[in-house]
Amino acid sequence: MTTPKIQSIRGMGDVLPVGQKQFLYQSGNWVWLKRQFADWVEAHGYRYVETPVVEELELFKRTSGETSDIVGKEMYLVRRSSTGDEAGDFSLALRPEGSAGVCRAVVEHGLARSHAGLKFYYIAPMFRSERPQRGRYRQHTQIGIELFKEKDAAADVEVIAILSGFYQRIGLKDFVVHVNSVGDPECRPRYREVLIRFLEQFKDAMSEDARARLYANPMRCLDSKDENDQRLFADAPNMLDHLNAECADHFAEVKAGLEKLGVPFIVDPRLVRGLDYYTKTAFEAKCNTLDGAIKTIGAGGRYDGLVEQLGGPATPGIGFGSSVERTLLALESQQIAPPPPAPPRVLVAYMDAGVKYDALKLAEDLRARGIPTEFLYHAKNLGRQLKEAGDLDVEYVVIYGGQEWDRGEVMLKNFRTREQESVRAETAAEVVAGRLG
RNA sequence: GCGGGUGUAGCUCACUUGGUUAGAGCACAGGAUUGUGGAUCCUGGGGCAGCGGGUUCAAUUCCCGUCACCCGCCCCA
Repeated sequence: MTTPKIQSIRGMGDVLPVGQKQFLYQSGNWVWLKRQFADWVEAHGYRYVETPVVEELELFKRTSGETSDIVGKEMYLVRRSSTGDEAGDFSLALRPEGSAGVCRAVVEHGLARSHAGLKFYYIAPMFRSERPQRGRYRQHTQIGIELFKEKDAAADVEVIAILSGFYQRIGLKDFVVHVNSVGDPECRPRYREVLIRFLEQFKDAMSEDARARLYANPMRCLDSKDENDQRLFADAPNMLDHLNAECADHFAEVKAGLEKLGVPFIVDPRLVRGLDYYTKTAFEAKCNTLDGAIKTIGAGGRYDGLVEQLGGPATPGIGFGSSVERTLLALESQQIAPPPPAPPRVLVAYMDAGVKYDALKLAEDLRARGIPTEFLYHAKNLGRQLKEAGDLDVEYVVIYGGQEWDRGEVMLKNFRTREQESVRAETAAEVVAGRLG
């Protein structure tokens, strides 16, 4: 009789404090990165949101666009069933990205009408059913922000500055934000027609992939990886040359603002996002110490029509999502290691089981004072505990038991200098706290 | 979703041209050690050789399938 082992699902890994060789899966790195992000965006007035992992499939169809690859072939479908059996159709999905759910919540709770200055951030898992690879996982975690009810270009500038500033703050170098404007519902369709007319002349010469996108999503033809396509499309018309006055002004202000703030960016007229909902500003942060497609560690843009598309009032919005995994890979590629968690500074030891709980009580007292303290649950002898103290590299060991305990005292041992002193048991916590400063 | 590579103990790796009971180092646990240090020595737990099938007297070894991971493509964060 053997019990079959159950493995984690393909493309979904465990993040653990021990036992993971890869930097990417070491939980200390995750805790640090998430805290850095939360601190950073909270300083900008963003507040934490949490929306469900599962949503109506229709939500993502409506927001990402039926023609997008996300909806077309990467959606993680979930069977609709209240009983857990196989009843129900696949009309639910695990969220592939963060914006749709937040927008849904904004509409559902009427937030766009009732509140000003809607600034949200999330740290949440996203799902796409793609073949896993380095930097591409079926479950990946995104840190992201969403800002609503603000159409001023200063919002675009600040959002991009937040993304760029975050990477800077965690020590990342050699990254740059690619910025583009993808127009609005007024000028983009006009550009689309111009572009299709241009592309049609190469209809027979272009790659099969490009041909398939020609009418469905012609802008995606321009970022074809095919060399021949790149040659053919070299003189393709740019969106930037076809922006209407409003979009052009907006983009000009965004660029000027980014320059003023010293955000490293380059204008990339070929930048096209995989999601259909973006308007005006679109951007991607790329790290040059990563390879190929996973260079993009964070991306976002403006989505002024999204809330309305979900049945809410016309509400401008802008945001970004950044991959925790790719950001960690980027840090690793630059040999940047987050600071380790605070190590224990004190070990409370005991010489016999009779004083074990007196020792544990002191340990708790020290911890309550903010001093990281270790305690061994089943130590048999003092030598073993001191060995452990050495392994942990603590600064002090407090020893319970023996003659000192009989006098109502405990031994306080400076583990660095090996000096020992006996102190009244009831003052031990205070004395240790004083010694540690 | 397509193509390629790799799977032996928790980790790093051996051996076996197909042949006794698959080994070592590290790690882990116990002891030497009932009041004082990172050492040393001893002992121990651990493996259906990823999983399933085939060929064979005999498979961890050869073949097929499958699963997982890694790499490339598509695409994305």
